[in-house]
Amino acid sequence: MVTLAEVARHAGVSASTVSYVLSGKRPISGPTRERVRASIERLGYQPHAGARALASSRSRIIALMVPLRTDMYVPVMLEIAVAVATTARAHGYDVLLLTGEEGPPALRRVTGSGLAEAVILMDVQLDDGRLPVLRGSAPPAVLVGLPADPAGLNCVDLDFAAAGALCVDHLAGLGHREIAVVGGSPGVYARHTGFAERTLCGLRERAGHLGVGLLHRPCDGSHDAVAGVLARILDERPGVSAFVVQNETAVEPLLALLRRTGRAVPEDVSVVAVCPEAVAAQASVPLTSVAIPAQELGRRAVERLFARLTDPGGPDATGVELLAPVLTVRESSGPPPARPVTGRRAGTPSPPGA
Amino acid sequence: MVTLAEVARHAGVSASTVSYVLSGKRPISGPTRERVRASIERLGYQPHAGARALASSRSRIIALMVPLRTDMYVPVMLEIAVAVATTARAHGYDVLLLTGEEGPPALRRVTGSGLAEAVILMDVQLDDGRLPVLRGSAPPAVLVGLPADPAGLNCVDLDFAAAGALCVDHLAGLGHREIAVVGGSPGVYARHTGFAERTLCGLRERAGHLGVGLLHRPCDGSHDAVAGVLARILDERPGVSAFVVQNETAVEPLLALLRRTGRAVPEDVSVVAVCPEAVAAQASVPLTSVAIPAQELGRRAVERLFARLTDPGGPDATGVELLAPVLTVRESSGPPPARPVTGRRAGTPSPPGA
DNA sequence: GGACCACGTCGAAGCGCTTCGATTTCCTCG
DNA sequence: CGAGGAAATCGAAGCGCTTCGACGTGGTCC
Repeated sequence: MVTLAEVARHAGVSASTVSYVLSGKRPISGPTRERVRASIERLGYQPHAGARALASSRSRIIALMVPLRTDMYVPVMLEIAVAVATTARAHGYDVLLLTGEEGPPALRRVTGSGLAEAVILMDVQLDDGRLPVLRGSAPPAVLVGLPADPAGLNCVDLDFAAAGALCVDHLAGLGHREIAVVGGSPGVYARHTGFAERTLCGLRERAGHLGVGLLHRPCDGSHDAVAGVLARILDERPGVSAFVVQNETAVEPLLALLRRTGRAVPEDVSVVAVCPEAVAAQASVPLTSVAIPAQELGRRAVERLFARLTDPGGPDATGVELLAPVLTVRESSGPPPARPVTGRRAGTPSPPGA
Repeated sequence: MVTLAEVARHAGVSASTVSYVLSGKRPISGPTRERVRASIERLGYQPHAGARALASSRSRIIALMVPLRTDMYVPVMLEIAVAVATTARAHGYDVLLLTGEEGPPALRRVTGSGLAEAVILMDVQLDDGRLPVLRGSAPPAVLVGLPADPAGLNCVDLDFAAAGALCVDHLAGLGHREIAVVGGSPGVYARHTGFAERTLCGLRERAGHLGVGLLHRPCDGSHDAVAGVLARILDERPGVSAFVVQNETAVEPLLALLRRTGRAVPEDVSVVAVCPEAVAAQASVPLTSVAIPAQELGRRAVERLFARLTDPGGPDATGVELLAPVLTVRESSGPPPARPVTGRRAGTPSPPGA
């Protein structure tokens, strides 16, 4: 391994000079700088990360805690993670991957040992167990998500409440009076995952305002689960003419089931999703949807983190940033039918023979 | 920040004694050990990662390079990544997240700077640009995937060729004589991604042996793309009675389309998938499938890496490990119909009005 | 023309840890 | 009963880097 000292010797200067060429923290004359650069290149020198971290007490690493669970939003999670890594690299930082499983101790470990300078947390729950470690500003942190009490925390998220409201606005504007919400898996609600609850609040609040009926059902992503939930919804509220879906994996099953039971989208029922653009655009009926801007979330999280690392008093150094939701109208939403569709209309394939 | 020296002072011993208590590399008497442990606890001491890495020249970090692309197998990738992180932690290591985007320089950077001791690569292509950096054993590395020439490399993967053969065996055993393969997106093949090509080889080879017709078509995951591919397949080879799908996102669209065109699964056509268990089990028709053991792959990759770090001459320290594929029969495969189904049989919903 | 000030460079002192003798103490054995 | 050795501990020398004060050197100012 090539060391700073060897580069210095090769270039005929002192070690500190090489260091200053690298960091630019003191002026070095043009010729010297070039000579040093040449030696670095020539010897293939790479500064030792550990030594650097020790001497400067900055590791140039941030930790990213991703949920271990796989019951929700997997592609979104990966997309955020990749965006975080990419953005961090652009700032000269690397990213350490932590699984949610390890919980608060992992945060203490990586920050307490100086391994990571700061952390980004995903999949934040309303009353997250990791929050106490972060309150105040023990280790600098940014949450992707919004807990119940964000005081003293730095958070970025999509404004899911506004997203919910937007969906209701859109559908109510088209004339729908009864809306059903197909939510994430029950576990998501049981854990009080922020985004799910907030969407629901937004939906309910706006529906209440507009006098629109709203029925919410959590739902697993399996075809059978969707079938069950759909049947129950149609049974309880035959007047439902629109669905809001907040569950990527339930989208296709729902569309398939509606089709199979003779309900045309959007002529008979409208469907609006809260999901990534890619999912909405690729669905069997291109979906009117509120996008989940995964990449943007990852990017902003890192940027807020660096804003805070550089200037702890700056505007982005604390507080909550909610990205405004955008609803894109595609082909899955339209006015409700003149007369509600109450039952099946077209044939289905004959049941499997034995 | 609490240092080793402070712990030593607090416990009334020398710094080296504390270090030996921590590492266990020299015997320390019971009482002393306890006293030191108490001081560590009391002061909340955490060893400084950088200092440790510098002194021992071991960072206790491995790098994981995940593909940036999102055109394929996203949930599988995340699952592997999480398994890698979890397994590495069990060995006392942390995981650095690298995106494929940075390519070979990133590998040089993290290993050359001593940041990571070793690397794990995902999404390996047959002639991967990152391989030259790894040949021989410059930095210890394990690939999840299999390049064209694995000489001198350490690889783990599902035996996709065997998986392909297994699918053909199963279908041919049921009596099918014409099989269509719905593959990954065209980009996957254009990049010569190992697993896709290997599956295809396995399929072709076995089909050739058994005298079964095989038609392969790459396919994007969007509903429209699947519709196009399906139409072309049925047009070219009306005799096709079975499909092998190696594309998670194409599974539901395919099932929906078959249903819509009046082809019952498995009565009229059989479908076999190469995909994660969860996808197969949750599909609208539970799929006969060859599982992609994402977790197992991540786990084995890390274990091989540590085998190599501990004993460079050991059995797992080099070479290729291919996991045997397992085909699980579910409800989507059965004997072909007595007479081939050549066209649509049942009605579809009327086309959308303007 | 001597005092002063950048500018560019060097030397040395750590950063917090590991690790290798060296040292001390206490047994054990012939 | 003294030599030899094992067990337990200490001290010091780095690991490779950053950073601070010091030190020439040349130009500028009155």
